[in-house]
Amino acid sequence: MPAGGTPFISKKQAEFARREQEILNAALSLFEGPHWEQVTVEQISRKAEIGKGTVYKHFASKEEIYAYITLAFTDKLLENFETATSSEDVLVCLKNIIRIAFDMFLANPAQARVSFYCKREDYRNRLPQELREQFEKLDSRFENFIGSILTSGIEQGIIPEKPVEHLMMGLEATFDGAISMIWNTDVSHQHTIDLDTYVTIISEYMLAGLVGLKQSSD
Amino acid sequence: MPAGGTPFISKKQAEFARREQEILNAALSLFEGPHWEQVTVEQISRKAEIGKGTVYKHFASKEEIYAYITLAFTDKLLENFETATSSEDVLVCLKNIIRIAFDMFLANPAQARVSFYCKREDYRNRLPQELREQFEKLDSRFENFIGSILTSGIEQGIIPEKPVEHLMMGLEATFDGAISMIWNTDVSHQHTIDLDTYVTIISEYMLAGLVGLKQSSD
DNA sequence: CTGATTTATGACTGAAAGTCACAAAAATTC
DNA sequence: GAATTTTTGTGACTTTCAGTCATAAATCAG
Repeated sequence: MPAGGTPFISKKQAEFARREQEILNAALSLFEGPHWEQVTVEQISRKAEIGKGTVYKHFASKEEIYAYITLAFTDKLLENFETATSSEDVLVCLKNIIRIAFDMFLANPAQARVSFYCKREDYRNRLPQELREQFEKLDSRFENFIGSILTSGIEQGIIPEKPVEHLMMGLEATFDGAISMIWNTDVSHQHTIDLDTYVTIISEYMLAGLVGLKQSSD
Repeated sequence: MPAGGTPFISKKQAEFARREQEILNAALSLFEGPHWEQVTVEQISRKAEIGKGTVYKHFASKEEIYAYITLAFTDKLLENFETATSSEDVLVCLKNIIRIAFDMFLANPAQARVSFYCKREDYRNRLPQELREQFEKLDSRFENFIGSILTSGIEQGIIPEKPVEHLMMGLEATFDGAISMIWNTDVSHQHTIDLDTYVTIISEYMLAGLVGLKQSSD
């Protein structure tokens, strides 16, 4: 019965929650490296200065650790997106959003890599239902957000009148593909251009593909 | 000393080569399933009706099996591409190529999935040098092929005058992203459209992005 | 047919995910 | 504040799987 100055969360519970965050931070710091999938739970536990078994008191599996990292990262991403819709111009808005997305993915490679891993269907099927639902909720938040921008672009006659889901697919595919390419092949080495140029090119390409689609071709 | 009717390859060597193909076929048939990364070397050996150790007489590691599957598949893909360049119209050519690529990736999910896995830089670094070089050779064959089509498109004034590498990046990114999306989320379930429609949309988007790029924006 | 060489094999090793019986600490009761 | 119950922490243990290797089986040479 919490009363007076006592908070609803006991000291112990707070401690427990803090440790959870410590595990996630330890994991993230290890995932920075190039072979993040090789990182073991034991390494994470050592980094967090706890026993391996304790990790499993917080997360039912290694993959749940991935899930929590991804959920937090995607949430932050969406938050940042919402600050980018100040402009009236739909294309400027989209350009800003694309920029923010690339910036966040490149500035937080560990989170971003894990987030990518968490897109895979087989991964999601392995997850307990509750987490799967959280992913679905976040996905639809994302779709609604981009969808509303595209819709207003169509209303303003800037974007061809196609189903927003279709428009969104192209954007998402190009973005995901570009990010994969950045990670899989060291862009600057493979293509002899720097990352910033690459991002600009892809961003232009994404918008060109969107705007340039013919008004219902057949 | 091979002489008379005796071929250079002895019966034994032929047998050995045949078995190699059997291993690859066994692996591929197991990779058809949804959890292809979970397939074990022992399962492959059982499917090929040989001992596990024998697999390692042919391939130094499980990842080398992936490599040989990918090299064969990519080679066939390029071969098919070359049949699609009959048309004079560059955009028709590209449309055909995109179609072929999607068709082959969707008709051969096992090969395609493995090929995707083999794009990852960390994977390639683990490979012995000889195989890595084979991958690089195939990559540049691919780039040259698409590059030459884009170049003639620029000459014909159909495609904006940008470095072909830049143009190629957008195409590749969108294609890879689309394929990933098809695998990661069951497209027909997620987006309530069928695969064929999806492929058409993405194909249109790819070409629109290519053609629609402004002539050096800044 | 005998001995040499090549090829095939599955028991073994090592590494890592996940479990669990028990230890340590904290909370509760008297 | 001692005794008891509950919660939390732990590393030794189990399982699974990639990769190794000593040995068996097959093939070949003379």
